[in-house]
Amino acid sequence: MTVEAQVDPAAEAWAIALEIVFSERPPRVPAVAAQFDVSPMGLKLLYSLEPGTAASMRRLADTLFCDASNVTGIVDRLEARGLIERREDPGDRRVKLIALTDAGADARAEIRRRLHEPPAQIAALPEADRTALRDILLRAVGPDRA
Amino acid sequence: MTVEAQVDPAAEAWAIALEIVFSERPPRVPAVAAQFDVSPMGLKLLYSLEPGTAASMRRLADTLFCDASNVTGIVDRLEARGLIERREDPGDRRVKLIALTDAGADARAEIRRRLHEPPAQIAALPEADRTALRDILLRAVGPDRA
DNA sequence: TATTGTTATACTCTATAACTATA
DNA sequence: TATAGTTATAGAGTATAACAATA
Repeated sequence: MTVEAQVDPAAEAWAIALEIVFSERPPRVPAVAAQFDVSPMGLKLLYSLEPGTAASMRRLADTLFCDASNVTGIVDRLEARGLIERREDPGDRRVKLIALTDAGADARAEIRRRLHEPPAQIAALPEADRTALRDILLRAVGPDRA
Repeated sequence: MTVEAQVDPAAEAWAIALEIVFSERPPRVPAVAAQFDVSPMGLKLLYSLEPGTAASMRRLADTLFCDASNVTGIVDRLEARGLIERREDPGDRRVKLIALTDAGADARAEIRRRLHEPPAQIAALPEADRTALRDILLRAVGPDRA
């Protein structure tokens, strides 16, 4: 798979990043999902949900960009695995709040560690390039997201 | 979604890149797949198959990292859409070679353009950062992949 | 009336295993 | 015997629509 010349250096950069992602064997996200015996969407939910916080099903549907009816099934399976729990919202009895269990928080930490592992090509870059890459991406998301 | 401090700057960089990908609304790959009315795997097949070349079903299964039985269905649907065609391999009558049609090559070019579009946070970086990002990633994949 | 979450349903995608045809 | 591709089948994931409870 080769990358065509691009006018915008950012497009060329993103093309190379995609090539790196597509070249991983096995593909990262399905592999980590299988490792923890959760679906890709279940993995994204665990990845996103912060320990010590709780989110409504509706908000999870927005985060996962999927239909609310689907969140029921995703949460059902993660709850059956003991990774999350449903709680009542004292302020609105329609709402169910989802929170990580202790086991879920442990799983989340390991999931994040695995997904943050840079691919071999990135990890092999010299120190100067790796720090420059980090600094550029930090500027891209802004100082508040660091 | 915040990013924890990482020891390795490359891991920190990859975490931010993942945050950028996860923050895209709608998620890029499903959105582009829907735009062309193909499955995510069909999209990856079109993305990968180079115009003027042909690949066996077996090789496509390796590229897509899925079971060979699944390739039959993926190829069936893309063929029905007129984007690819099955050809016979003169050297081995068991093998079927898959190649892009003209329409498929057009779709591929547009698919690649759409998938290579950098996310807003990357596109908004100053010129110096965008070229530095490209140069670092070019070094990561090596001069032969440019 | 509108919203949250659930259920019922149908459709797509996927892997496993068995099969055919070639090698 | 082994390999390429297909078919049969079942399981998992998804969206749409209809529903109950609550606001």
